[in-house]
Amino acid sequence: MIRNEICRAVEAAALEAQRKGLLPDAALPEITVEHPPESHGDFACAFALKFARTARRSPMDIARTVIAVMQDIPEVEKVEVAAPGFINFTLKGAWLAEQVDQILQQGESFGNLDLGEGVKVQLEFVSVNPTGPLHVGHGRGAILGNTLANVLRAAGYFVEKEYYVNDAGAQMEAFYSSLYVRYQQCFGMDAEVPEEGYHGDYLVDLAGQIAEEKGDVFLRMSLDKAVAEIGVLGLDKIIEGIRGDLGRLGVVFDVWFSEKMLYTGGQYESAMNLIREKGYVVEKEGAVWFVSSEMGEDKDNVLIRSNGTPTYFASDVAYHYNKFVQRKFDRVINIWGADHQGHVPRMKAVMRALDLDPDRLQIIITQMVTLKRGDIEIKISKRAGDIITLSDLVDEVGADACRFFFLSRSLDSQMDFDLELAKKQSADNPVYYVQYAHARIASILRLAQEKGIGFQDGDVSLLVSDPELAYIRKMLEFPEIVEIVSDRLEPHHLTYYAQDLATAFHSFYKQCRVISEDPKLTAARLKLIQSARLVFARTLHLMGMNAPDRM
RNA sequence: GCGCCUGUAGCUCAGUGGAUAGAGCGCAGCCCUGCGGAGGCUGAGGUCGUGGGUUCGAGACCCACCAGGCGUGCCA
Repeated sequence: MIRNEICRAVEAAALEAQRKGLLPDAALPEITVEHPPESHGDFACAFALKFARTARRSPMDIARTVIAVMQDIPEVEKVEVAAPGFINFTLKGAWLAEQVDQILQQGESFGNLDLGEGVKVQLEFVSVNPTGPLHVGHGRGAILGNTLANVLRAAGYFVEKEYYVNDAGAQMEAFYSSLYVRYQQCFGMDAEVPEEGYHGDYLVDLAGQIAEEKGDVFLRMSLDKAVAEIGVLGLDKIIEGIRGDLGRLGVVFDVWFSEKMLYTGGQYESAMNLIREKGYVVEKEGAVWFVSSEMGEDKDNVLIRSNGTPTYFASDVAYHYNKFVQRKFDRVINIWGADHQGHVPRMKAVMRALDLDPDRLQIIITQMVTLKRGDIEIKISKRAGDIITLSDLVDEVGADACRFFFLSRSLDSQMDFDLELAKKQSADNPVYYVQYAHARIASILRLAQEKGIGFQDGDVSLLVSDPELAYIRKMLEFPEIVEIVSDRLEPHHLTYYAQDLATAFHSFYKQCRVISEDPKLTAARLKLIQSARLVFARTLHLMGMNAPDRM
């Protein structure tokens, strides 16, 4: 990237100045460049400001000294020093124009980076208990995880997307019994869902389906057997439902990992034995504990309850043992909701207990989504029964708008999802603004094709006007966005970039007619449009969105 | 009580120590005899929660406080 080239040039110049004795021989600060406010060029470096203190020289003086010995950068038109000590770089228009050909040549690989160097990353997300349909809050994690996977792959990582199916434990038992009760009710029996069970209407529907398909067979067997068998059926249907809901949003997993397998596959024993041998396991108060307090945690955590059943936490120890030790992922990213935030330090302690570098496990916490209809907040709880499912949301708002909306806020911000507002705004939703730009481009390209205008030999050096170059500059930010999103794991930058890109395009479109009386300029601009289409498509596709040719 | 997250324009939100703090929506205007007006352009609108501190420089970093959300040893 040109950006890195400028950093290297500044660094080389600073070292050269030191070698010549023009600057003090002190350690240089980290050299970075950023995009300055407009009218200050394309890139700005604040190196001189940062170095002023250690160098005991004025920033302006340092900046002037550095640029005096700096080698020419072929892509750069001019280098200037500006108060209070910035070094500003302006790119050559001709070089910018050439980038259109470069982008076209790179095609779908434009923006791909090799930051990942093939590092094996597992991205685990959603992983909702299969006790009911996904609700609105789960959509955020789903879209986020899927988008991060897309971006990390573009950045050169090997990424596997995984859904951890919590198909073991007490929650599932409650689900199975609740389902059986609903099934009994289908046959007019006087049974009641236990208080700690699942009361949602979806279980009534599910039980009804099963009753219809299987008749009353489960009434003619022992209670234990009936609950177990109807449970398996119900679980499968719920998982299929979840898979379908995610599919509507284009979220597809590579692996569906069963919690039960940790117990039947011996991984639970292996992991427990390992941490027991290392002395991190004690028995007290009738339960088995992980002594995380010895690792700087403020409290210990129960692995096996006094009734003999393992906790979710124990499963997670085994699960992460499996991820790192058995499946040998270099890096694991888990996306959890804010309600699991207290679990993070425990898992970091587990990493240390397993002799693994805690930094290899990254846990992204997304803040809560609250759902509203106007001013009325809707409580989201499966057990309470009053839920707006993710599927309902997609029905009302549309898949692309859901994706864009979920991505458009930083992970750390809570989010009010107002259904009325989302619907009312849908015509002015930024998603349409961005997609419209793509459709507009497609329309122009269609017209060119109808008119039989070829532009393979278009000369991009004819692209010299401000709106043209401004748009090219914006396209060239795309690889930077891929880098930022993959480094910081912050997909929301994509939505802002997409809007900026659309603004730059619409502005260009207003000022520059593409298909005109001038055949050479027409060909050059058609090339620009072609590259523009590519960058829009790349950006939208990273977000899992459609890039429509018509709207 | 303690831990994590948040507080920036009327509203929803960007801004990981640098230049005059930005965008969308809303508001006040302007622009259609040209490729898609789901568009372009201009303007009004800010004690960046409060108070200290660090720094040449703080919306950003540190401390305290205020407000909201989430969590806090046998739920997940």
